[in-house]
Amino acid sequence: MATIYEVSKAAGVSLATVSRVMNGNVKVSDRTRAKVIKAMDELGYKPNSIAQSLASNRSNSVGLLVSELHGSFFGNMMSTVEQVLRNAGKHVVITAGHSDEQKEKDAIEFLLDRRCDAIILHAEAVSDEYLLELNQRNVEVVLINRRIEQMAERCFYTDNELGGYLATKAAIDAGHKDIAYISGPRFKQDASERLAGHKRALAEANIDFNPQLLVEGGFHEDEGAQGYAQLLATGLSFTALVCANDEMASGAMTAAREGGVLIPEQLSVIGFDDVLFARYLYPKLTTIDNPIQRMGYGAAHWVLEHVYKQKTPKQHTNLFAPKLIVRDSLVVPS
Amino acid sequence: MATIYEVSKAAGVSLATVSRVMNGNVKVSDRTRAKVIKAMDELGYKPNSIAQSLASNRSNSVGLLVSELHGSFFGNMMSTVEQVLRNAGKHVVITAGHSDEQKEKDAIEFLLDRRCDAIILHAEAVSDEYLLELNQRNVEVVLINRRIEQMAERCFYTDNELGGYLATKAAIDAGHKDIAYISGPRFKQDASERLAGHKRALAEANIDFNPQLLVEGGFHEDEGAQGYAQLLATGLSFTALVCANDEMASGAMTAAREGGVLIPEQLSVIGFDDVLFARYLYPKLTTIDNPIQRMGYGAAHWVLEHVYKQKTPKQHTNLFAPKLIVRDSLVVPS
DNA sequence: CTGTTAGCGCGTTCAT
DNA sequence: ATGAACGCGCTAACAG
Repeated sequence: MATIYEVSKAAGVSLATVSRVMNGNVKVSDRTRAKVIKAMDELGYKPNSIAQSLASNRSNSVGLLVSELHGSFFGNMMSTVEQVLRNAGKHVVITAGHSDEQKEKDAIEFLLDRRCDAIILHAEAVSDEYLLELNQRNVEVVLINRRIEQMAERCFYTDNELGGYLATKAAIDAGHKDIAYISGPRFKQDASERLAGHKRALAEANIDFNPQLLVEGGFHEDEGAQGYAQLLATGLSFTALVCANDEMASGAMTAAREGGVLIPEQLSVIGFDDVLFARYLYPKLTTIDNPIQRMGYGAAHWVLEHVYKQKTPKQHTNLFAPKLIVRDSLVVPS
Repeated sequence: MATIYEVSKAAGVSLATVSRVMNGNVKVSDRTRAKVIKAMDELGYKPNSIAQSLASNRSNSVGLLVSELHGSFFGNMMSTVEQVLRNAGKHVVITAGHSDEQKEKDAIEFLLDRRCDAIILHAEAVSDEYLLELNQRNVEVVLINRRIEQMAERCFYTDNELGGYLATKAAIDAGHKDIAYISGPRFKQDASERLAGHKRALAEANIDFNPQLLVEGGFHEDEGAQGYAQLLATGLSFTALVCANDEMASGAMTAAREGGVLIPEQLSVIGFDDVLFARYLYPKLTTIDNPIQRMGYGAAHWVLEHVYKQKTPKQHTNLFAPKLIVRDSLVVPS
């Protein structure tokens, strides 16, 4: 691997000059620039990004924390973030936090140890205080799917309450009155907000909220199935089931079908997130679009603009509105 | 951020000694070690990994190339690779190649520029020659889901031919005789091997291979739907449809159902890969387990052992056998 | 076992 | 506009 030094010799100029043409900030005469560039490709010179980082105190890498690397939910976001940042020559280091407080902290420390210039976090388990403290330690943090008042401009999130509202309202508008709800873990902000939206829609339609028609799951498919079983065990009847995410909706549908109920004829189901497989389900799932990939886009551009001082044409919103995706799993009750 | 120098002063020892206790290779007396460690946590010292990399000529990062960051296929593999490597203190830089030759090359160059100590590739579009050349340039390459004879020990792959064989054989064993096949893009090694397995199973059962019952898709859901339409257009009847991956199986099932055919009663469907959503489908998809995450495990450990010289207890196989996963989408023909 | 001394490859003053 | 020199934080000989 050729170094800057060899290039400088080959071009008959100084080290500093080579560095200048590379970075392009400072003026270099056209003639010398040409000589240097010629020398560079003759030698097949590639800058050593490690040395650059050490000298400039910039690693040109940004950390990304997601809950899981697999699963449909994060795919698009990771994809978007990677694309945006790599086009800008930055690289993204991805870690998984597994929705566990200690693991999330470990992952964040890991990212920081690697001297990431910024970190984009989908953190579910760590506290607001921890995040605020990071922010005050002046590490460049960006939050996805979470809002903390004191660092609002660094947060990119959706209106989960509205999403929950829209889901249940869709059921109500279709004529349903007995609506069950499978929630996500209540300690997670998004789950509790979605539930709040559900209740608001009910209230607005003068439908009493029946605690028995509410069960709590962990956002996974099997918990959707278990949740359905619990609901069934109450002996209460319901014609619609809204779930706090698509995974649980899928599990619930499977469980219901195995119990002999026809979907959507006997039971309408509504999900949340619109993950990829939502349209692969049978019936195709009516759900709420959770614009997670747009949040990723916003977060990545925020980093480009504020950390790397690049001018991005996009003015960004921090709040992304969810919307209803109409498919086949919701019909009027029979 | 405290540096090694400040630690050495605080502990009253030399720079080198501090470095030694950090790396632990060389002997240091217990007393001095204690002093150093004490100084380290008093100062909250964290090694600067960039500087370490520059000095040691090791970035402690390994690159990972996948076709897509989203989608079910790579999730588990990424997850496995990240976990194994992070536990070893290495970090993984993930890039997407989008099954495009130029993009794959760009991504690989990018990884190399970042001075990755090794790269793990799921490369679909670049040629064997390109990969071999990389290998000879003595960059540490590991291949997933691909086999190149001259660098076989660096390849982790499944027996796609066997997988294709098992899929079709399952249909035959269930009593099917008219079996259609939706292939993946033939230029991809795995797709053509799976097809070969399909043909072998047919031949073994003395069923003539009918070219009209073969269509080629691109591994995506919509191409499964289109493939089904093409098959329908031939006017030929078939009672089983085997697809080269689960995505296309899903698309085909949806298309068939929209055309009024009952699955599996009137048409059995078999997939390939056993991606997560395969069990979310209705009916639950009978498919072939493609042990992609075990390949990732193997690849990551290979890197640990051969690049980082860590002893891994696991002896590894390079070949991972596929197997049939029996679910509900395959039944005896009526 | 420990300290001294060179670099690693590059960015960045400060002169010229 | 260009060159010389120093330093980023750490590892790795080489002495002792």
